[in-house]
Amino acid sequence: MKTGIFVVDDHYMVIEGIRSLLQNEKTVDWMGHATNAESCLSFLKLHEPDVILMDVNLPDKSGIDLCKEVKQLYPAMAILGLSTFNQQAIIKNMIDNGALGYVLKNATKEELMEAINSVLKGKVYYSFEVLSSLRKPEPNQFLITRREKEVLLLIAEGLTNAEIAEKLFISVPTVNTHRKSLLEKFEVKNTAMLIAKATKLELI
Amino acid sequence: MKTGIFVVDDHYMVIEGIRSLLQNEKTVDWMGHATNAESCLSFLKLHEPDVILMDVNLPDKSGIDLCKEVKQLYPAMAILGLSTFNQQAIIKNMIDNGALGYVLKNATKEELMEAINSVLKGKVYYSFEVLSSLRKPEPNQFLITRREKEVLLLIAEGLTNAEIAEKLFISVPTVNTHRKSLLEKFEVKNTAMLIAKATKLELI
DNA sequence: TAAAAAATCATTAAAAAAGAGGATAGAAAA
DNA sequence: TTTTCTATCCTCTTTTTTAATGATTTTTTA
Repeated sequence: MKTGIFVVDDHYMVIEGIRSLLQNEKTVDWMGHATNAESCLSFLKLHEPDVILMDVNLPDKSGIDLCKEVKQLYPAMAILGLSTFNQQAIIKNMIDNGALGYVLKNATKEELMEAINSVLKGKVYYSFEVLSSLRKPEPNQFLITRREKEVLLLIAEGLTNAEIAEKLFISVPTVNTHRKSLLEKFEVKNTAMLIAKATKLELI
Repeated sequence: MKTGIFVVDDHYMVIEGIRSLLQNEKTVDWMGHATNAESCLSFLKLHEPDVILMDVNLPDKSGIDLCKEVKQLYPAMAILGLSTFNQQAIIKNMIDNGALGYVLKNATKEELMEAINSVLKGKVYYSFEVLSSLRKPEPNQFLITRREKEVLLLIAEGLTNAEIAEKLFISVPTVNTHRKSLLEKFEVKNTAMLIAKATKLELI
């Protein structure tokens, strides 16, 4: 039996690339593609692919949210995260939300097939590069707490400590404490560096 | 005569996608691809493609720098910028450095061929989406001066006004003035927002 | 359940940034 | 050539952030 593959990516060239890579694979049945989350969900109402290759960045919704939704509706479907970025935070998020694996867009045909076959068997798959970056000891920046992340986002939005305090119903000194631990964990010395680093790590 | 095409992109799936899109085009001769700036330059020592499709983000060097270098070495070569991002600043930068056009990675085969044929004739080509975003009135953020940009980068690196002043051989109040005009031009109210917005606009 | 981590609050003080105002000289553009 | 833009400098005030220390209460986790 052939494996039904469906691709969700907003870049036509990437879709075409995957299609081209897989077209001579006899075990693969190309079921189609979507360029956004909405049309992906519509497609799934009518068809049942075995594996979905899902970009992390979609125009209408983040791949992470879409992943969660699809998993809730169709728990049997295997989802492979797809991205240009090799970022621990995103990968973890994707896995936590039901993806069985993660492939980078510079993956070769062999890697891609290996990934598809792995997740079909219910096994987790990561690109080689992803694996090696996951093995690295986690930098502090990914250990920020939920509250710290909230504060971080509000700082990036330009709110002052007083405004953040009001918004989160906490006191200004508390906001300050979170702020300090953010600076520590990111190993930066001021807000400017904090935001620059956090943005680079796509936490914002 | 066929048009020699060469692609520089660090994502194998994109390369494969373009190859697949162009493989049935009789006027196109696929000359190969490179996944980084260095191997692109090596290739060009031995071959002479007519059109280079060049990703803006490369692992070893920015596409903008590579574009400049290639144009200096081989002025006759037509370069088409290639990117996922539709960002005025990048596009302008690419064009200023010798690219004849700019195509997004969600371009269709037709768009791609039109782009290739345009630049072959020496005409400038932009994706439809790029065009419409270029038509929008320029937000203030792209009107920042050279000095302001220097200051912006140093702020993002976490330097204080005093440190920036020392580095640029100017006084602290001057740094402050630049800082203030940055805040004004970006329409933000503090450093955090400034860095967040500037990073989003890929000015940093 | 005991230990660790997270979230909360407080005080005090120094450093830095932001805001308002004005001023000058040189370069570039209209 | 007049005007505009850029870069430079100034003062003064207020707001905000950063730093240093200490402490209490929930939550999580081993």
